Amino acid sequence: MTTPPRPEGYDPRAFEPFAVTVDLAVLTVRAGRLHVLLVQRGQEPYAGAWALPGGFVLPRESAGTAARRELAEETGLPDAVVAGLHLEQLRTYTEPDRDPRMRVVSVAYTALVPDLPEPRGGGDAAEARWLPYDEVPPLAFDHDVILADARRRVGAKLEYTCLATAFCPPEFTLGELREVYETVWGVPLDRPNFRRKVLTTPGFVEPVEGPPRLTGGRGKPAALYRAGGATALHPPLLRPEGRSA
Amino acid sequence: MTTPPRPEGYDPRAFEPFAVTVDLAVLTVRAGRLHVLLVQRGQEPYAGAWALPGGFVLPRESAGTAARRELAEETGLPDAVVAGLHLEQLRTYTEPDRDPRMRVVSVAYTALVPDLPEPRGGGDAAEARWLPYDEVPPLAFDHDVILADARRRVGAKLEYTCLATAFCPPEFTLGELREVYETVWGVPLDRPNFRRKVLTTPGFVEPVEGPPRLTGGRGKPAALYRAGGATALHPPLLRPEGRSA
DNA sequence: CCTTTTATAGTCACAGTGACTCTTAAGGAG
DNA sequence: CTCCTTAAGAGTCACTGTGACTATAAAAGG
Repeated sequence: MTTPPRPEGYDPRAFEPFAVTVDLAVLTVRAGRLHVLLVQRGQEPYAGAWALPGGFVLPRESAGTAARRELAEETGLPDAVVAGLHLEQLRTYTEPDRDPRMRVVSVAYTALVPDLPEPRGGGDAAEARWLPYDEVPPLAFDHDVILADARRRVGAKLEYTCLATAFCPPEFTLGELREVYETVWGVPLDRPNFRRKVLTTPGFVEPVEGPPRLTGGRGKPAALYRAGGATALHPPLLRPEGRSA
Repeated sequence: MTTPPRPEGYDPRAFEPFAVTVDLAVLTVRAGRLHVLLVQRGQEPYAGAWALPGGFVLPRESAGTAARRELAEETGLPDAVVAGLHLEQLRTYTEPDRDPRMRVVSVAYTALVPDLPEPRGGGDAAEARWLPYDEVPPLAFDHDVILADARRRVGAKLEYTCLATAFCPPEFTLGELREVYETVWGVPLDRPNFRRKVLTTPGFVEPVEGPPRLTGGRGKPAALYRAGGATALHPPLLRPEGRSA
C-alpha cells in the first residue's frame, strides 16, 4: 500500500515534494439559512466545478496567514472583514490521491462571519458566491468532506462556546442570535428559555445602552446586545436530543 | 513579511519543497499520574533532546498511517497495541521556522493508551520512555506547544465523550476510570456521584458478567466493566469549576 | 379598532448534580 | 480471632438549571 519505510538516512528532499494548501469553509447565516462561500474553479483540475476558496501556502507563510490572504484574493471581501473574522483550524487532509496533480496536503480552516456583501471572484477563482448549504453541488477534490466536517464542528462548538456571536453583526438582537442556533442546528428553540439561558450566562452578551430598538419588521422592537468577554459556555447550551442533524 | 503572492501561473514545484511530518502526543495514566511517551533524539537538530515521537510522511502514506508507523518504529510497542490504539488528529503546526533545517509542516496526533510496557528506542530515536507530564523537560522544536495543546484537548474531551475508557485496559473498575478523570483534570471527584453518573449514562460502560472481583490492593473488591458502545456523553460530565488546569 | 407578530416576564415541575451518610467486603496488625 | 483501615457501593436531600407553558407589552397592517 505504501512505499516501505526507510528509517535511517531518510532524506525528504530525495522524494517528490509535497505541496501544502489551505482550504476555507466560510459559513454565514442568511435569511434563516446556512450559507457557504464557494468559488468556481478557473483552472484544471475540476475547472468549472465549485470548490472551497483556498490555495497554496507560500514559502514564508504560516497556514493561518495563507488562509486570510487566499480568502481576500479569491473573494474580494474587504480587507477589514478578512482581518477581523473568526478563523479556526479545522483539520488537515492528507490522503495521497486527494489531488490528481501531485501530493497535496491541505490544512482546512473554518470561518464564521455575519451576513456579508456579495463577494467577487479573483485569483484562480472565476466566480465567488454564497450558496445555501443544502443546495451545494458536489465539490472539487475532497471539499465535500471538509465542508461536512466544518458543519459538524460548528454545530458542536455552538453548544459549549460563545461562537454564535461571530455569525452576528457587532450589535444584534437575541432573536438574531437565536436564529443562528436554530439555523445551524436545524431545530426550533423555545424563545423565553433561550433568552433566559443567554442572559444568565455571564459574559455571553452585554446590553447596548442606546435606544432599545431596531427593526424593519413587525413585532415589539428588540433590545440590542453585543458579544461579551466570555468565550466558553459553562454550563453548555445543549441542543435538544442527541441529534447531530 | 512573506514572498509576494503570484496568483496566476503559480507553480509550487518552483519553490523550495515542503516536508510533511507527523508528531504524536501519546498519553497514559500510570500510578495516578499523567505520563507522556517521549523519545530522545539521536540526530541533529536537537540531538540528545527529548521530543514527541514522529517523523516524515512517506510519499504514498496518509498522515494517519504515518503516525502509526512512526510510533511502532520509534518505540517498539507491540504491533497489536499500535494497531488498536485510539489515534486522533490534534492540529497542524505550520510556522515557517519551526524546524531549522527546512520548511516542515507537522500534523500532530493525540493517542490515549492504557498503562503499557516500557517502550524501547528505534529508528531515529536513541531512547523511548514514559515521562510524568509535569516532569517533562523543554522539548525539541515546538513540541512543548503541541503537548500542551494535546493535554488541553484531552481534558476537554473527557467532558463530553466516553474517551476516558481508552486510558483503561479492556476490563476495568469504576475506580480506575475515576482515577483517569482525576489525573487528567487534576481534581478529586466524589466517588458515589461519579459512579452514579457513569452508570446512568447509557452505553458508557457495561458490566462484565464474571466474578465481580479483581484486586491486589485492600478494600472491597470492585466490579469490572468494559467500554460500552456510546462515544458521546449526553449530558456531559463537566469538571468542577471552569478550571482548565 | 382588532389581528398578527415578536419581545419580554413569569410560573411550575422535573432531571441531574453536589454534598453527605451509611453499609459491605476485603487486607493487615495485633 | 478481633479490630482497624481501605475502598466499593447504596442511598438521601437540597438546590440549580432546564423544558414546557402562560401571560403581558409593543410594534405593524388591515
